[in-house]
Amino acid sequence: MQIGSQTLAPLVRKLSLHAPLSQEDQAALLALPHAVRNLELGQYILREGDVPTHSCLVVSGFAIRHKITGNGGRQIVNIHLSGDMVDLQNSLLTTADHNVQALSRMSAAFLPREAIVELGFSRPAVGKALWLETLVEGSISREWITNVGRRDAQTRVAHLLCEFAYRLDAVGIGPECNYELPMTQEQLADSVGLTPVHVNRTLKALDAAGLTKRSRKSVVITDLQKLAETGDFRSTYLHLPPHALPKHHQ
Amino acid sequence: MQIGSQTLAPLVRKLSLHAPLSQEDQAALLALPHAVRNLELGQYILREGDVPTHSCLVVSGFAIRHKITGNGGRQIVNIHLSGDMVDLQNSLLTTADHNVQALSRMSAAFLPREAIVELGFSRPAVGKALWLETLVEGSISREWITNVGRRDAQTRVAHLLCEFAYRLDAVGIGPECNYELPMTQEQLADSVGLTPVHVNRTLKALDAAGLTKRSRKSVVITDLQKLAETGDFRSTYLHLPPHALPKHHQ
DNA sequence: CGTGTTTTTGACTTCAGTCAATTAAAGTGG
DNA sequence: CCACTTTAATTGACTGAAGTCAAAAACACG
Repeated sequence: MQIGSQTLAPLVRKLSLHAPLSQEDQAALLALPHAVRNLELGQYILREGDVPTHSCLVVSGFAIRHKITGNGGRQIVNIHLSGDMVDLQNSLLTTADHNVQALSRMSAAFLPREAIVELGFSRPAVGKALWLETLVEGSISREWITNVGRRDAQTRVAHLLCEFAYRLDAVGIGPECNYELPMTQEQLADSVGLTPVHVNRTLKALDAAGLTKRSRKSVVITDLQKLAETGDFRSTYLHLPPHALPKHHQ
Repeated sequence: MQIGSQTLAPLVRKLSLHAPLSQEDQAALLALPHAVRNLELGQYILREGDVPTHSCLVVSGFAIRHKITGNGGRQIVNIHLSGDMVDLQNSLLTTADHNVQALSRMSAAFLPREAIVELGFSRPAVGKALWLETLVEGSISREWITNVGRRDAQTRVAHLLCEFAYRLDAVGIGPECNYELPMTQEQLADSVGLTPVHVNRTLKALDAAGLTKRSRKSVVITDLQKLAETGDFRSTYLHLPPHALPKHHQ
């Protein structure tokens, strides 16, 4: 258990995105008690039915949240990047209603729930920032419902790829609009409610159209502008501060 | 603008569901400044792009939140019952990324956003209750993603109907497991990502199987137990307190 | 190098969408 | 209370996007 290191810097970075935090607020965040763990690809951070005591911050790498349906289908409901608090969702709920799993090798910081909640209420600026994070996540969820419910395969996949581009850019990963996505086609499929086979064909089409370039287990976006058109993507729902947006997309 | 009436009672009821609120907290909630408005069926409460200044509490009736895709499709991303705060979602976000519309004639209370936020931080119990509401909504959104992304038509529709049953029961509307749902088939379709025509056929099938009984613009659930099986429905994700669940489903 | 993923491809199936016409309410105004 | 309009539900025939199955190819890694 560490106190006061710089491990939590990505959290401060993320929370300051919308409204600046005072030095004291930042210090208080960095001083949160936490334990860092390195997780292997595929390792579960939380399983449906668990009663979590800690929230988890993604320090590096990727994590997904997913649900399993009665007939064995899997639906990924969220993907978390560096700086994301994966488990604020469960911070006040007793029983986890979904699974959280490492999408890659990753490093995560585990923070006791009460410490976070306490800090949120003792420092309103921090509390608001945390709340805002939750709200943005809700917004993303709504967009995902729309994506999966009302868009065709091509559009869906393109949309997801765009979301990634913007979110990765916002946390400062990846050069310009040329991003790499370390997801298998099966995982992409589970994110957009399609089969892996169909995702494969869809990616091939995007590739042929010159919007992406693929290699194994990853996708590179070559033309974000056109991809956004194809994907019916407008970034408003991400509620990113203006300066964080890729330039050519104001 | 009223102060201190009983109009906000449904809010207190809802927020007390998980953890009891002290008399003072309840009084503070009831004392929130607010304006009551009666809305016609179909009237917009908020449009995408608006910058809201007030949050809206559903006093009676139903409201929906929906998004419109580039090709004109509509996806309903949430349905709100009496006692729901429709717009906490936007309370800290500047620009609304979706529409809110009255599903029926309804009565709504509009509360200034700052008043709510302030109260949330000055009274941690209230703040936690509000936060919890937000989290439960997030949980429902995740289930919707799953529903739309990984379940077939029959299951999807059955699942939605079950969710209604439980949520209506939790706020004390409707006798036992015999509920009426004032939604058109088109609205149902937009909630589960299907076409109205297919929803019609699906409802017909559920009817034939003896799980529901339909009349115009409404559905009555006759066998909640079986409907839950058909709909791959387990109520955990609603995070309802135990006592609020229909008995036969513990 | 062999073993296990992940990706790719092709042939075939199916669930849900589309189109279009019909029926049944629910209002509405005279 | 009745014609008249409108909105919602229903039905049937046909289409099509995405799923299924199964096998082959391409990597990644020990």
